[in-house]
Amino acid sequence: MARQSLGEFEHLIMLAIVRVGPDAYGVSIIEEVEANSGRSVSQAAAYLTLRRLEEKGWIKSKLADPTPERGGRAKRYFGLTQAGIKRLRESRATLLTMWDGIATEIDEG
Amino acid sequence: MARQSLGEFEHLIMLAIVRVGPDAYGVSIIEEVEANSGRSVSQAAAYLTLRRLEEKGWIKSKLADPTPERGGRAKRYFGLTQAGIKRLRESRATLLTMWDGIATEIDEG
DNA sequence: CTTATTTACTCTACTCTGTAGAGTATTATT
DNA sequence: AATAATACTCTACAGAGTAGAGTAAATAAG
Repeated sequence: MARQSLGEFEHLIMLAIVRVGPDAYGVSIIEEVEANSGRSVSQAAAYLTLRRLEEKGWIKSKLADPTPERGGRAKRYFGLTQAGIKRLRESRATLLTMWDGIATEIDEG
Repeated sequence: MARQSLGEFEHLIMLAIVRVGPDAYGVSIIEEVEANSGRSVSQAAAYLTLRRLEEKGWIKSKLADPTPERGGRAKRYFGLTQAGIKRLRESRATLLTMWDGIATEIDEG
């Protein structure tokens, strides 16, 4: 592809990582997206998207140590890369520009 | 799919239709997206996306009469449906919610 | 009128993104 | 040893993004 696209779901996943902060791992990211978008998110969709975003170089991850709780498996923590932040900023800027001046039209249906 | 996704490009195309208004047809829509996003848009991508959006019921179209100019073929004019406006509003609301509070973080990279 | 030019749109083909169902791995508890 | 809880993976397929090349229909030029 000439220019890699940032899908709506990928966008939400990336924003969730920023919002959750240092504790951003699979489950907490899913919960953040669900809480803010009102949609349900399957684990498969989330983890696959996380892997793809990492392959594109927009996020990075690190496997941590297990935690001492029942089922406390090792978690993989995620964070944005500089390239990811740049891409997110671009996408946001374009949408804000396009929305500008027509918000009323859209909001009033 | 449980819930149809609205891709980034689809989103831009729909917004361009609103922005251009009554004269929204293939070429003017492409120009509007290019002018506001800074990216180039191929005709194939635009027309295929327009067709897909219409199949999903988010936009509607009408073939008009030819205009009296060289190459003035009949144009197909596009407009949003109520469902399209609703979907656009939802997507915008979710993104604004997610961006809320982290705009600074994103903007400062 | 036949060819060229312009504008608008379509076909085909392929990669990337979105999604879920089911399964695996690793940890603590009973 | 069996059970339960948490975190993550595999497989498969439909939907979205993209471009190269082609078609269609209009006016203009010769």
